[in-house]
Amino acid sequence: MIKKLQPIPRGPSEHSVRDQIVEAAAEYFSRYGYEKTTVSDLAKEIGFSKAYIYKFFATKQAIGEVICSNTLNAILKAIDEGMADAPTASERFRRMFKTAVEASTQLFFEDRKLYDIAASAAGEQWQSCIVYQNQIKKIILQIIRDGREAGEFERKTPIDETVNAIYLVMQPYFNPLLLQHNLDLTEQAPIILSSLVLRSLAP
Amino acid sequence: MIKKLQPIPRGPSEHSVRDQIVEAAAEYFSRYGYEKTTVSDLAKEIGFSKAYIYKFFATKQAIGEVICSNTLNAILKAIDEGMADAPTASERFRRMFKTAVEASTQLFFEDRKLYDIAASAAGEQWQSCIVYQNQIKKIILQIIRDGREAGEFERKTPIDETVNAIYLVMQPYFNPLLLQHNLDLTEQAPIILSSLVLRSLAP
DNA sequence: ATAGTGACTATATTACAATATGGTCACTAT
DNA sequence: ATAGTGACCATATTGTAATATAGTCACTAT
Repeated sequence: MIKKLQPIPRGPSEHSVRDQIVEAAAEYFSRYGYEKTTVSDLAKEIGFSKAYIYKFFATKQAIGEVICSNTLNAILKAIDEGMADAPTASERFRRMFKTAVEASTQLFFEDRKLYDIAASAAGEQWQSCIVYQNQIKKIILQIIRDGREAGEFERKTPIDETVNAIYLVMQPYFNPLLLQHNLDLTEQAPIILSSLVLRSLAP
Repeated sequence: MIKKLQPIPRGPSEHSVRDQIVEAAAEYFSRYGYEKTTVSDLAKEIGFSKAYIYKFFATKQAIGEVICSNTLNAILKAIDEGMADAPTASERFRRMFKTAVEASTQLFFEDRKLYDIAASAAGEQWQSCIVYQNQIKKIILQIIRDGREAGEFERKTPIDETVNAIYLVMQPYFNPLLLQHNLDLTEQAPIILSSLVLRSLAP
């Protein structure tokens, strides 16, 4: 069954030229930004014509998606590592929130160009962002489940509602589009919001 | 543009010409938007020269502040009325959140031009927005106090932290700058977030 | 002193032509 | 069939000259 929402990938997904394009894009997007990089720039960099690039990617955005996806995956990895050895579900939640915000903020300050891609990706609802969002929700769900099983968290509220509500609370701090407006809060907010969320989860 | 933290009001605060300016601004800003309205337009409307307007307002933004302030006060009034006859603190909180979001969303859809002023005001931290923010916090504080006194809410958490955390949870839905990105959530979010907040307040 | 303004400046905005860019396609070479 | 491209088009972006605007000030009239 073909899902219409997901754009049909163009060209072979395993191909050295495809990799070269992605590699060049990673460098150019990070150095000059997504908007300022032209498809011709990438073509020149890898020594092929612009038309050939379109044998592998249907649009420039599709190239951006790959870069964005890689960037967001790096954040997810940081989150996973940040939670790794937390003793309780509560502590895992605190660390998850803290690390997520830290990783996003760091991206903002240290690789601003890539951050901007993520921001426009979020604004235009790119596939890569939807995937990221679902991954975050999955992490929240797992923490809640663990906490409920361990008797740390209440079990009355429907678990989907809990997950969605917590996601909404966190969103302003790792949705790149919203984070911009909350940079002055990235220290305090995750702490006091984690506490609020954990109070709401108390049995 | 230079922005003084507390701008010194210019000219007499009670003056028929001042009122005329505000009246004209309310009409023009609402009809054509803040940016598209020129100070000369307002001058022509009230039949005086542009220079005379600057006897009453130091900058165009100062005129915008008054309009913005009136708009936000109307929202505050709607919130107050929405909460009026709620039987419990919990219910007051739910209604407060719901009404705040409804009033803001309505402004967005029905008086888009004024909404845009509020949005840029929020982005540039105009005085009128800081006042609004403090009023909201005051309302939250009062609800928490009432709820604690009535035994509805827990009393351990420092009340300032509680207020700040709840404010942060609500912010994305009535800060005009953030609301734009959350318009698809204005139905669901206040409900499930109210529930989360109330769970966090449980004794 | 009070009410009010024309004329001015420095900056912001617009209008629009020139250029650049995303994307396509028929085509060649192997 | 596979690998690759030059030439092309419609739209987006940019450079820039002309215009408009926010804000000031010395001034007049009362």
